[in-house]
Amino acid sequence: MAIAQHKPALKRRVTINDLADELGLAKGTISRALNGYPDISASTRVRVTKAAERMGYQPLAQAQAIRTGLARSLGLVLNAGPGNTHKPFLTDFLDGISRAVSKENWSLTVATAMDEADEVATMARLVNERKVDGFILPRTKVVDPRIDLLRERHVPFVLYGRTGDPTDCAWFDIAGEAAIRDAVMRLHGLGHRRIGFINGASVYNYAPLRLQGYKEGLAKSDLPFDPALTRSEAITVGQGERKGGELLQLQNPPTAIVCALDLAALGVYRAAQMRGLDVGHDLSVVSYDGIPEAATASPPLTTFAVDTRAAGSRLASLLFARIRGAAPEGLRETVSAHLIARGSDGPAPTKPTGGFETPSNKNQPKGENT
Amino acid sequence: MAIAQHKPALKRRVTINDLADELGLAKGTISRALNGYPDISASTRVRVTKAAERMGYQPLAQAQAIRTGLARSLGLVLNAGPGNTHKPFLTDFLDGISRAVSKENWSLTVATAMDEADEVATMARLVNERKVDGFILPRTKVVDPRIDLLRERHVPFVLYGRTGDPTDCAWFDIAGEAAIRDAVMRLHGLGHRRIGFINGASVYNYAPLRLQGYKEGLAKSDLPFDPALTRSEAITVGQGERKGGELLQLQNPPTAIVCALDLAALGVYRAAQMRGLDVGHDLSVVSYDGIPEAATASPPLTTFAVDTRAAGSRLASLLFARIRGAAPEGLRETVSAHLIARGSDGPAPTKPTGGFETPSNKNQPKGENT
DNA sequence: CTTCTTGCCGAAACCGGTTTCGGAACCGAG
DNA sequence: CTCGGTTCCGAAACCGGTTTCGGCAAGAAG
Repeated sequence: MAIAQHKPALKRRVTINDLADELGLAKGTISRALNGYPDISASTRVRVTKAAERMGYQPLAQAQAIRTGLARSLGLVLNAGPGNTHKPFLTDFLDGISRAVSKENWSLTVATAMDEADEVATMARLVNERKVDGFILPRTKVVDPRIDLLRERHVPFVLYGRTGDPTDCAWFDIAGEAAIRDAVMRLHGLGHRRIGFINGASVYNYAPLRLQGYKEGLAKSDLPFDPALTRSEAITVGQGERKGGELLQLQNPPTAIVCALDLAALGVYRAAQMRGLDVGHDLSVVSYDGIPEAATASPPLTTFAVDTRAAGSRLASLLFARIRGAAPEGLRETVSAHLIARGSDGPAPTKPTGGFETPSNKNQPKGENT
Repeated sequence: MAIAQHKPALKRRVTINDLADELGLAKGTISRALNGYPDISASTRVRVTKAAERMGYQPLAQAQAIRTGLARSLGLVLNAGPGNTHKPFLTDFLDGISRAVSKENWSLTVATAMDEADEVATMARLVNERKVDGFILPRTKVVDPRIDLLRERHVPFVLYGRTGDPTDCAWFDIAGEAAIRDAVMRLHGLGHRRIGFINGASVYNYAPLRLQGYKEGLAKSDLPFDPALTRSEAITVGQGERKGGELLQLQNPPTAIVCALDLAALGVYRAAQMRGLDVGHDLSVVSYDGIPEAATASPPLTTFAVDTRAAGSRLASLLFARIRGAAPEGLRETVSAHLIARGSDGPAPTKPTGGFETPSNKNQPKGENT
């Protein structure tokens, strides 16, 4: 055995030229064979693909990019500004996207921005540098400058959430309005007649939708809509606590509160506890999101959960389709959240919520993890 | 005013050739002028840079990449497997990295993996495709196969955390061992004599370090090390609750518990509450991480907080240096966590923790947000 | 047996940069 | 004036692919 030549680990990539030499073909021929051009005979095509497989050839994305203009990368810019820090689903979301992206041998480029203007600027930079072929836009707003930018520049994108003006927009969204509607109807079924609603930030597109869902639920339950029972702009525990407190100290407080966000619901827990109310008994709470803390809260929170990982995957798939030229109108999906019934809601208390009432049956009529 | 020619938005990128035409120079000259080659006269250099500025020229990263081999992108692969889902700092971490990266006009490529083998495979794919010039490795383990891969392939990388074999490794880390040591000494100063320790997962490099810090704190306080007072593998609330419960039901239970992770500390809260113990009074808890939930727990958790955003930025900077050829030995930083004293620790109870004791002074001798 | 297609592939230009090489112009020294 | 040495830039090769163009050969049509 000869002494091994050193530098074995520094194996050069196998290029298209290596393939061409190996097979005695022109490199253009190799390229066309691999890319499915019709002017290549079937036999040559298999010969090339087999050799490519055998030699472990993988085209260099950036070499392709300079000619084709495709960077083979999806873009995601996150708002990391103050108040946007709590993103319990980010890992799942990234994982969902990443899986879909890896499957196509693309990659995911992420950047962060401090505010709306910064988001737009960052996205512009990414498209100028051709680092990215399209964007996934999380947390859509009713009017969203990001969308204007991409529309104007003709950059493919897909929304996570809907928006005010759907022109040219593809999206994936969860029907939060239906969930909120169902939450109201569920509470009505449990005997509640005064049902409050605490919404999230109204700039986001989901907020008006969920309010509408709330109204729809009331209507289907033959309950009147009382503006005094609604609040909004509660996206943190603290804000939920404040708004919840406001509702609870009404002269005729609600016996149940629907929250548009789990975090706000956790705040309502606090507001209730401070007033000596037993959540799930004196006050019912149904919420939306399915954050992990909801399961370990006491009582465990009944909530409509969202499969964020799946959302990420679908968004990536839709964006691929968009990049490959599909019309946005055909790329719009809305799925529903699924109820996880736990311990935070129960039959309406017999007396109007207040100090002392009979220790009624401590709620049990629920399924678990529906 | 003439009618505007249409297709104004589809402005072509300005390329190096445009610059060359504009200035009447060869494109090679432009390139060398912009890249600081010494064989370009000062006057020409400023002429070129000014024109580049004026015309908004930005070199196309992938065109450069194919010749230079640099993709101008940093890689980060996240473990999204089961049990790794709770990453409260991910946004901050990404933001820290992203800022440093944007500043250099690079980008950040992130991918996810399901387990250790998948991580390595994903990283291998990213370097094969030359999508990435180096990696940031979060959550280092004592023996870490990711490091072996990158070492062997001579791919630059930097660790977030230290590791067993430091050969060729650059890193940024928080001195968790010092924090745990200080926690023990702080508790000793408050009069505690039996101080337990609940560690995290021992595969990670931080675990043995923090255990060592615990021992060091005991030694400096002239307290004996009692293995019966230590537990490990507690990285969730549930696990913290279990391990905490074990410690609390010892015949001679600790009056204070130091946790290597805030999540575990929150579990200890539960274990204590189930036994009717008042955290911060009957039982002191000091922890490490600084997760947001720690601030809103009751009592608010005294913990050593980590600036994850800054960590991300430093990691990126170190990686840049590494990619540009700096030796790894010079790229090793360790900073300390900072104490946020809150309400979960206080003077040792006068009687051995148990049922009824005097309602001693409800702790107040702490600073806030040190 | 020509001529016209058609199928299939080679050659070369191209994408937007970087890097090597060589030579023109200018310099001071002899 | 000649010569060797710098300074500075143009020309061209190169990186690893894609895409256009044109031509050869085989088969079909006349």
